[in-house]
Amino acid sequence: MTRLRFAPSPTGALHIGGIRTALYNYLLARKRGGQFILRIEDTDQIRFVQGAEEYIMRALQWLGLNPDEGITEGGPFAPYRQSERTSIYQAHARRLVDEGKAYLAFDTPEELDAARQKLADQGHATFKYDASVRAEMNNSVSLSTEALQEKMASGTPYTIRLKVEPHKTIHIQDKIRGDVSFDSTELDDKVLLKADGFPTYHLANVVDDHLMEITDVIRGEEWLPSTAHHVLLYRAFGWEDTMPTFSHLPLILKPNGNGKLSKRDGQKFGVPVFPLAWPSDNPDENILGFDSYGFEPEAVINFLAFLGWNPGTEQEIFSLNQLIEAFDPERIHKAGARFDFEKALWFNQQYVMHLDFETSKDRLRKYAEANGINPDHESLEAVFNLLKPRLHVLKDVFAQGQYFFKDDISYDDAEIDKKWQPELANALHSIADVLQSAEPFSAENTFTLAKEWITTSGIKMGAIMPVLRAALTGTTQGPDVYAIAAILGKDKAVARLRKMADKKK
RNA sequence: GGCCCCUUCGUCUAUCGGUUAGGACGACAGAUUUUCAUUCUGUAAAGAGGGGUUCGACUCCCCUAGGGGCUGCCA
Repeated sequence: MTRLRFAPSPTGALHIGGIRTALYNYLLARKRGGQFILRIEDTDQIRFVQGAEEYIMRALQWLGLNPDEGITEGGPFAPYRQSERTSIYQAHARRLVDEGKAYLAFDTPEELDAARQKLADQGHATFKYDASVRAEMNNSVSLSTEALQEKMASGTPYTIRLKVEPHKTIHIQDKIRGDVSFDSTELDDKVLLKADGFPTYHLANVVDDHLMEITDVIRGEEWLPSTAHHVLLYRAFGWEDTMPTFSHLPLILKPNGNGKLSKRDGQKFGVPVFPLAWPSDNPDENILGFDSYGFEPEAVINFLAFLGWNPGTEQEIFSLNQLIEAFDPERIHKAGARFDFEKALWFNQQYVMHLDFETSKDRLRKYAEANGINPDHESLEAVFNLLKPRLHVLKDVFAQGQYFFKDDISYDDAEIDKKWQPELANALHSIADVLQSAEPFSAENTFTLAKEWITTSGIKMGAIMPVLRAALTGTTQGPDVYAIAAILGKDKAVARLRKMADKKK
């Protein structure tokens, strides 16, 4: 049975790097008919952010990546929130201490900082708490039995550190990168249990993956270096035979390719990096999401799936179900992929083109209201259908088509004046007269009548058409003039033609 | 600094020793559209550098360079 987990830390909004990790876990779980588990790794009391947990769940739901087990779904391995499992980690850490595989360390954060600072000042390599300094530090290995008992009796806070044996080569069989090896001499004695009784990532992660019977770990490349420690932990616990497989995903890079994408990059580059908005009164912390930009969740999924993976065919548009079908973890790329917003827009456009009015109606009404437009306007559907092929994101309908909904349209006079010629004023009135008699007032009908008049008048199409459009919309570009006229209706269309004629005369 | 990972068009990528190195985004040009967008057609655009291995390397190995990650009682 395949069991995969997505294990985010609730330290804020989750950006698309995390979402892609969730997606790949989800895809593999579904592909193999296994379970997809959401585990909340809230072991850092200081960085915990109120609402982050809820945000993560809403984001996954918006994207359709619904977990089989998790803090709201429950499941056979509950609880799924690590802060509710501290006694489990403490017992496991204790066990390692009893077996001599870990030890108590009394060094204070200040002392460790001082040690690090000292070496840094000397320009030496960074301080590493390992076998070479273990005996000089303040821990249960170096202390005499009496001193140790005294510390314990006085309740001196301590951490529990993994005792890493030097001069061993640790091999990791990464599914994406193949054999990766580390020399344990390079590894430090990682803190397993913090002084506040909470576990570090390393302990909690290994214990939970084992207890929750996780079969495959798919996570970001930033975890590759510490995987050696994780392997050591599996060994220390005697769990090596059921250790999960590891796949370390390439990172998603900033739009300029300069380092891994981070939360601040949304503001920095003016692109969304979060799935959902996370509003804040503080403008610096007000987070926009792909949802605020008007993206379709399916498009976000499709786009993210292709950042680091591809099916090997030339098909690029995939529904979530098609992705499950096509997904092959063997085809995950090794190198980091730059976040390209242009391509994200293109993916979204592909989805917008196939949207239909009925299923988009609620969102359309919401966007209309946001633009000060009556959500019950009779032309909503006609405008939607007319403008659909010209949109990158659905919400642009109203920015592009505001002239359908507002009577006092704004005129782009700079552009219009380039096209204007005085004799066109009379022409506009004449065309208005002609259209006045169009029955029905359809795009076909108005086209035929207007064209007939224009041809006989001798005015060049190229001269009159831009002005016609400008009269109706205030701009010199947009969809077919007669289609616009039909949606506006006879009264408005004719009135706008006359208004332009008088305005420019 | 140390350790680890990575390196094909500007970007995302295909290629799993023998290809005119393919596709997509973007760019540019043309067709359609009286405009813009859509759609269609086309053009430019790549194997970081140097050594090997091999009859033959983008593909395998080594070195160099460049990029990235980690180096916390963060995850």
